[in-house]
Amino acid sequence: MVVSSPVRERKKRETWRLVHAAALRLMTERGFDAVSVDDIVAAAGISRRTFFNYFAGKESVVFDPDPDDPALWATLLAERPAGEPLWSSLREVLIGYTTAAADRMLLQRRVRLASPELAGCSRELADQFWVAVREWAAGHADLDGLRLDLTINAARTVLNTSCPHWDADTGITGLHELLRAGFAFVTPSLPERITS
Amino acid sequence: MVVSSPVRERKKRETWRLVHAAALRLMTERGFDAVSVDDIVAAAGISRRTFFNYFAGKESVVFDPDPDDPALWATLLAERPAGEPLWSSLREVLIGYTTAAADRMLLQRRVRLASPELAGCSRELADQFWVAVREWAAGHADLDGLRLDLTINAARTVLNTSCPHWDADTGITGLHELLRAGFAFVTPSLPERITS
DNA sequence: CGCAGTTCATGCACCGAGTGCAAGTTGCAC
DNA sequence: GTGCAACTTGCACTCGGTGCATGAACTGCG
Repeated sequence: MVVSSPVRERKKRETWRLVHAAALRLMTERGFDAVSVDDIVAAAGISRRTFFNYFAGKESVVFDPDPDDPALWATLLAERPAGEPLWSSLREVLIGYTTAAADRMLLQRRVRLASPELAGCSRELADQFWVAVREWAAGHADLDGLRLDLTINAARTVLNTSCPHWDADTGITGLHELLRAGFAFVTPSLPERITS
Repeated sequence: MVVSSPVRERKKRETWRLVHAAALRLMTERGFDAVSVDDIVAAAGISRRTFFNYFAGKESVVFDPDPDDPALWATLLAERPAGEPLWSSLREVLIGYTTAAADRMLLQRRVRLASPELAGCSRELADQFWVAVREWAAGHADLDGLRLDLTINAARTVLNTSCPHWDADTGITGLHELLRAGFAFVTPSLPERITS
């Protein structure tokens, strides 16, 4: 990862959060489809073209991770003790991440509630999170590709299934209970031990 | 379901298959993005507007089920013996469906191979298939909503994970082996018995 | 057959998402 | 300051998708 000068880096993150906040505020008010990219850039005070420098598309503004998140994932993954079963690692990392990102989880949930048209969109949390998880797991677990993907995608399914059942009034701990129940209900057989 | 006159019904299915075949042929040749809707309608000999009468969008032409499929699902689901565990029912229905739709499974696979841009698209088989499955399961299995969704989405994950690992040279039975292995590997605990 | 009602195909105008390009602006290093 | 690289912006353009109004084809019925 190339670190550009701190000033540029800081401004980029500021702009990212500015646009992100403006977009999600509008979307919670009117719903995803009723907010055009022009609305977002007008509210954020940037040009239309710049929006697409920051986000690959309108959906990305909802689902992309915060610029700081990758470092957070790395920390959470590195904290997992050696020998812990992969399934437990996935559960704990997921709980750790949703805890740290609780505010954004709630925000995303509000956007989804206001935007029934997003129902068909399977993306819940950042896809890039799962890419990072898969990379980590490939190096730490002793499974063939198919079983590795099955395990990770099963964890993904637990999260994606739990979210719509989550009553936001219960707070982030309410989601955690659903996740724990889900991880207990659907467990890949023979939870292998991680190697290193 | 309102049955319109048999002639109209027949022509609609003919047109559907005509457009579908033209679209998938072009997409296997050039890839999803490189085929525009105008290309498709030109190849199929219909108007642009008519295309959108048949398909909700360009993606739908790849992922929508054949007009005959819903009846097939209903048959497969009705054939499941009373008392069979839900997980087994899901496995067998999935194998039955992929058997009957083997040619389209292979075709879809070719389109995906030619279209890396479709990677992020989580849709594998028809979403509507899973809607039908969920409705059936809700009436036959004795599970709360969360566990029901977890079970069905786990089955969905097994399919969606198996497909990319599937070597088409092994034919549809190769996919079936992957599915059986996947269903065995990730099994929701306490496989409840279906009630009626 | 002829007639009315419905379904379907089509053309047209329009909106919004997303991209390529070229020019301008801003921060950075020396 | 000067030169370089990163970033922003405006513009023109392509393409996916929709609303609407019109016309053609099929339907059932007298």
